Amino acid sequence: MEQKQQIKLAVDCIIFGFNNNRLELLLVHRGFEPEKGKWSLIGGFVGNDEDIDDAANRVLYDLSGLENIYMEQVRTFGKADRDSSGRVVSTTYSAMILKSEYNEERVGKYDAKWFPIEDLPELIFDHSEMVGSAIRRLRRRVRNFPIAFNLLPAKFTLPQLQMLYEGILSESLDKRNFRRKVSQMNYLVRLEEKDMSESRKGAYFYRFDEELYNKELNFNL
Amino acid sequence: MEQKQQIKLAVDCIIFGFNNNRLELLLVHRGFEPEKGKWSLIGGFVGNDEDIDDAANRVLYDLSGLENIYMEQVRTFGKADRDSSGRVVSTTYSAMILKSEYNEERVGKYDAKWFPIEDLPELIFDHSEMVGSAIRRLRRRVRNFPIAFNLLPAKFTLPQLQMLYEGILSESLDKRNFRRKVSQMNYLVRLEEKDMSESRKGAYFYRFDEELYNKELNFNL
DNA sequence: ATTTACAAGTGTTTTTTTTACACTTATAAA
DNA sequence: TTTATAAGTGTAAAAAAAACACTTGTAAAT
Repeated sequence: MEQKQQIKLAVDCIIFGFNNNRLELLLVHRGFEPEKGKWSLIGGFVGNDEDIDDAANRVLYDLSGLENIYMEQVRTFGKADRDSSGRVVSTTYSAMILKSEYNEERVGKYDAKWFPIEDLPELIFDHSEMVGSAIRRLRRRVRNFPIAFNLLPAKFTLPQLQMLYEGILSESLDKRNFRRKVSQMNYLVRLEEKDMSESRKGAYFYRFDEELYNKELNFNL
Repeated sequence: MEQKQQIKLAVDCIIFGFNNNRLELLLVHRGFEPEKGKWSLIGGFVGNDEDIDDAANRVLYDLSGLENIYMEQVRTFGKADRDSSGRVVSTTYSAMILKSEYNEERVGKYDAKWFPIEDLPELIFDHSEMVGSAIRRLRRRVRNFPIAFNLLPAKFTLPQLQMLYEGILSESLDKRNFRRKVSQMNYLVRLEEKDMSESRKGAYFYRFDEELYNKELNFNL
């Protein structure tokens, strides 16, 4: 009756970037059967003596070269028939990265490509579902935790920040209400310098001060 | 280099009940080594052709006799050394049940016992951490989804409901504010009948109308 | 030098939501 | 008839969210 358990455990990474005012996802081209030619999340198997969190980071590095990325677990997908190549249960992790630090040339080496989330190619297995749950989680969390700053350079402007939020939430926000809330966050520090590239007037740069944030631990946008 | 993956996959069930105005947890006595004699969550291994959701339900049935319980995945614990008996990754599920439908005699058969969450015995492995994350999730969700009704009989009074919320959230709520919110929920239907067991005046019974709720899908307490 | 074009920046009012707070009522038991 | 007690009820103040339009600073064009 009892037979040895034969289930493989994998991780899949859902990597968000931001570009052209749109939320994007990093996918890799699948070069082997089954589902060869389709696109997939960055995934791989967990090592025998490897924490699953570590596995997610290693797999991400192996397939994309990305290192030291803070990822959070999203959820675990465990339908018996979810992977047509055999029994695989997969735990998903997600992260937000600055796309400009992971540019075209580096992506090229790895058969990876960015896609706007509104315009994803066909994904293997249940990866679309994984993406869906990660996006829902992101939208829930982005209003209450200062996680979106990972998608921006260290210095950013308020118009940039607002467009980022509008892109993530997929809704438009009132500029004055948005800026009022920002101005209540003391850990969003205005710099003297202005970004003159987007307008004649120029927009002040801001930075997110993590230390100051850690004293308040209070975020709401 | 590459060796065959040898990771076992398990599920652990975090079963909440409510009693004496306190949130309780159903635990089982561990009768085998390692950690024999301690208490643990209701857990077991996933079958080779079994969805992990189904595994959670089967394991719950096997160890407690509880059937047809709606459970939701919480998160997956995958530290390499979390289980001293070998490499086991475990996905947790949680449910809320009506304790009176799972009473002392039935519990007895299964070496299971209820414990108030404020007063848990020592748990094996990382089960305390699992419980912690399930409680945090419960407290987050209970204000926005009508899940607490699973802990009450079909007919319940508003004083009962309020005490339930106070127990779950571990804070006291203003009676009038609480009742105002309830009265805005058309799917909480007042019955003619009163519960005379707790007071001279008696408290009206209410019921949660799921069909009506599904038309609004809007909950806030 | 002046004008022009345009994104950046700025406050107030209204509405909604949340919080705080104390007395009356219905009934069983004495 | 009285008493004891939990159930039930409304209003005002404070805080948060939403709606809404004009001024400003600068580079480029004239």
